[in-house]
Amino acid sequence: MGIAERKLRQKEEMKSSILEAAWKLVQQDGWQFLSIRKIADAIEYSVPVIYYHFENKEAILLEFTREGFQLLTQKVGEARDETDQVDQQLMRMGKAYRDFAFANVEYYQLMFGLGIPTCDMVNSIEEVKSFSDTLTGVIKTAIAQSRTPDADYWLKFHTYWSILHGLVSIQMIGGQANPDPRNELVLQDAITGFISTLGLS
Amino acid sequence: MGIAERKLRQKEEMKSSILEAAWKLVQQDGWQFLSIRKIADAIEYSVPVIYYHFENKEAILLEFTREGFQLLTQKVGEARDETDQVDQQLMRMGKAYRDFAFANVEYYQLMFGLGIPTCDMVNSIEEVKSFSDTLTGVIKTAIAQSRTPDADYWLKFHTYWSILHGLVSIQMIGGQANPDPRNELVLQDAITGFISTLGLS
DNA sequence: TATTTACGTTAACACTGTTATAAAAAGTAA
DNA sequence: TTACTTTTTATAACAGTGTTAACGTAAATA
Repeated sequence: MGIAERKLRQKEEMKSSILEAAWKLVQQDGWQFLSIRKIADAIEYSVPVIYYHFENKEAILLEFTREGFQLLTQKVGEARDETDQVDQQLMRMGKAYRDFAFANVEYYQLMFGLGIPTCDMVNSIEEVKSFSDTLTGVIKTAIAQSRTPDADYWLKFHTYWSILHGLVSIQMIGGQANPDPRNELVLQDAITGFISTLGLS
Repeated sequence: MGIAERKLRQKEEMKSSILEAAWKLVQQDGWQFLSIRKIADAIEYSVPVIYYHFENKEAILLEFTREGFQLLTQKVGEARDETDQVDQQLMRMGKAYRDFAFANVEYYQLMFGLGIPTCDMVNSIEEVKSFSDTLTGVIKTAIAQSRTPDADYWLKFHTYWSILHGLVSIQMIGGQANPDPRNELVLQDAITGFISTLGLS
């Protein structure tokens, strides 16, 4: 009874070919110009086939949001593992976050610009939770080593993430064409400030 | 020769009636559901009339972006004038920024979400420059009073704005329904960290 | 009064996401 | 192989979008 398996495999292939074509189009024209019809054209199938494999356009975007957070989590995790000093970890993770955003502008724009992650959405996407956990883990360690081990990790986590996202956002509207070299200092500056409020001894 | 003046006045009235209708629709349904046809319906004119007064939809959105930045600048300026202590100013301006964002979610979403202010756009919008100047003014004063009066004000300005925008953004995706009361602490925490890096004596 | 300019409308173009309907293909059972 | 059922695919449409060309009509000018 390998037929069912083959069918499942073919279905999976179709799904990923849709995503592949969509990704190509996004890289060419940006999210704003991605349409179901263009995807259908690219894979040389009719439009309803897309809807046979995905509930709607949002579901396709969600898939990329997942991918984005997965990649981001990976990059941040690698940065964390480069050192054992928790303050260094926070700095390197911040830089990894920024590097990810600018190396994958399309991903980042979708994850925070178009996807508009609502409250329940964030909680329901596994990959987002996984990312949160990665940051929170380091924050917790930092707080435990600090002079204020009773500090609220939720608060510090939100502060940290906010700073990173803010930096990326503001730098992105500054034009991705010629990024100001001082942006590196802005990042260091902001994270240094954050670390100082942690009271690491 | 009051005819030309009356015509200009009528043109201006039509323009503001378009904006008024658009704003009503946005408050009802959100930016995503604003359409030229709905505006035309609301003002009881045909569609091309909109295009007679505005180059395109983006021009209408730009008008609101301007309004938004104008209001934001005003609110932040008022907060600045509440105190003479520059560190207090930075804190109050930050809170005013946050308050503006949540009291005018539609504005803020347009200003940073949909409008997608590109580099040249930011530089060309007078209201944005005015806002930048307000923040930069306080930052410059703060630096002058600090132990490092040669610090780069551009850098500090960007850091400050990034922190504020990041806080607002991350808090907004957390759901505007029931804002976590700890968000107040997150804000204080982040700005405190920023102020500490300024080295105010 | 004739003519030009400004304003407004109708109707269309070229798109968009989405789906109802129907046909074809593939698998299952007799 | 034939009849039937399920899974895929396609055509064509619906309802909406931003935008504009073509064409009137009303107002101001000469």
